[in-house]
Amino acid sequence: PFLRGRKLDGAVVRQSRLRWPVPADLDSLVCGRRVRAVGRRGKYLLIELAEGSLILHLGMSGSLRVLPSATPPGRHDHLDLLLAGGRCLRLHDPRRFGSVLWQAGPAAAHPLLAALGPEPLEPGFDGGHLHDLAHGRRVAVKPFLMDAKIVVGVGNIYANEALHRAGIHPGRAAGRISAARYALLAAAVRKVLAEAIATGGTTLRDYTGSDGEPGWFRLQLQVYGREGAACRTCATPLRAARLGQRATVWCPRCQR
DNA sequence: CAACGGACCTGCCTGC
DNA sequence: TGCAGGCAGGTCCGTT
Repeated sequence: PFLRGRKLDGAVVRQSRLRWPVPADLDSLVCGRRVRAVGRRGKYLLIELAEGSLILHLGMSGSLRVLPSATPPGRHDHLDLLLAGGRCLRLHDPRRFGSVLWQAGPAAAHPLLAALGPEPLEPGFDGGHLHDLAHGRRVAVKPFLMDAKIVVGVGNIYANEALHRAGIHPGRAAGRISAARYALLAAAVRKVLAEAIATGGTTLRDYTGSDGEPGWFRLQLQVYGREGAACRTCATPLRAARLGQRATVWCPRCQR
């Protein structure tokens, strides 16, 4: 809401080597243009200007803050979008897995957004969708669920949690799960995400919301980060392994 | 086509 | 105390 309707006076790029190079002419691209709308698609943030769009991704470690433009930049403060009136939107990203891209015209035309699956909290995502796309797939269901072409927004933590709630083993082949169980999984994904959003997200170390407050969903995690501990449902020790290079935790009794 | 590993980075923790 | 190694919230891309 802070950005909508505001005019940009330009951009200051201090580090252009993010996941992809920040456009060299970003300053002139945004200068003098007004923010028409701010949106989101998957984990991409969309700042729609007249005649073009900024597409931002925070990666694993990125954050945005509104500050007076005169605030001295700290380490890893890679970029400022200058707002008319003396403030700026500052991107901080220690790991530099984030990105800042420009798309002429509407953001939806960008190739990175074109092939994304449905939003998990909107119509178009349900058990039937998952069951259809899983047909014939031998990939494990957890990486399948984390594939943005299948559904966006399900990262490692929430994939682990949703599979536990749905009683599905994370290593089960995606194509060997019934439509009924996919209906349970889709419902679990929606529920986990809705609850996490309601509690401000999952703070592991330093994540905070835009209000500076941590999120409290960590207190409700059933499996993520609990390997070896007792399943909160059946007390069986939780097991862990790496699946698709990601930490995976499950209950060998509750999840089949 | 599907599946997999590698790549992009820094910071923090553990264990030697 | 220092240092190497492994791991972390993401996700694209090239190679099999």
